[in-house]
Amino acid sequence: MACTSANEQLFDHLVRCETRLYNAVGERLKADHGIVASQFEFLRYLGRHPRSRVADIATTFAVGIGATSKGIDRLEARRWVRRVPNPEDRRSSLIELTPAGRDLVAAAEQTFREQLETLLAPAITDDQARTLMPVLAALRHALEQRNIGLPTG
Amino acid sequence: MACTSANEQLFDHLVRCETRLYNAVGERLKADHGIVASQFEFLRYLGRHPRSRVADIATTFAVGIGATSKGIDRLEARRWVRRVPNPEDRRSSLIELTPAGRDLVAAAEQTFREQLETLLAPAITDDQARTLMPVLAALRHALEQRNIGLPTG
DNA sequence: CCGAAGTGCATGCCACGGCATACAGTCTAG
DNA sequence: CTAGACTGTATGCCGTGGCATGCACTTCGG
Repeated sequence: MACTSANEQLFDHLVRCETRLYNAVGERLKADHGIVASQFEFLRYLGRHPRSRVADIATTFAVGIGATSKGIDRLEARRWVRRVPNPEDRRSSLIELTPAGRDLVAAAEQTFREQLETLLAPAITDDQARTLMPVLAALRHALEQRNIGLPTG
Repeated sequence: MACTSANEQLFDHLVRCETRLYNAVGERLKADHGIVASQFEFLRYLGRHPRSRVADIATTFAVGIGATSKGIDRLEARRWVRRVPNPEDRRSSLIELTPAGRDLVAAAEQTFREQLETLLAPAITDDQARTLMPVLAALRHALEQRNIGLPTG
């Protein structure tokens, strides 16, 4: 009974790797740009998916709608994003980066890439990375397909 | 510049997989046992590493000391763990499961295994899992070795 | 058209983690 | 032995996310 199944080991490794990487990236982003990791992810997403709705962001990152709405509030307060009315559905807004937001994302993405390189290069070989990629992509796809792990709100 | 490097993709996949799995596992643990995922992780760790100190738990899970101390407070309030004086260093305590805690862990681990199986079986083949394991283990080891991603407090 | 059901989002309350600080206990130089 | 540095933990304040709720708008059945 004290044995640890393959699934459990997989889960543990996955969670520990993610936690430390996410912490380390966030630490750097906060130091260099004054944003936390989740804000960076929102901004980066908006750079790549202009005119998104709150719900789109929420499902992408598997966080609740409320939390996402408040996250956007904070970015809006800092003038990095703007809510514009959605002509196709007046219940929602479309979120877009401001010019200042665009500048920030560009700079932060640079920092992000450097930090990732610093973190991963000594920790994992290119071969290992190539091995990892398709499996994680498939896992991610399967989880998203089945709507697994989406918070309520 | 809009290109996404291999490192970035890896990071994204890793973070999304972890978030959704962790959410889904936590959801189930909360529903069946009234504990959140982080509490489960603490309890399970204590089952496997009796007489641990707060700092041991903190570094294992890459959370701050303060947060860990408060997490143990909550478990202690529910009578699942106990702080016993550390004879070798009176600044710290050793944390151990109570009998009730032991029972809870056993039941929760059962739920955890079932849920993991439910989540992973349709999402990833055994071959893929076998591929993933050593790479994630190596990555985790490298990150821990270099003390990456440990919060301040 | 109209009302009821459904959908998208904002907001309030609470739990939890980060960080700074405080303090007790330990270690080290002399 | 002892002063000062150090270490391990607890605690307070704050930011952030979850969940429940409320409201505006949309859609659907008639």
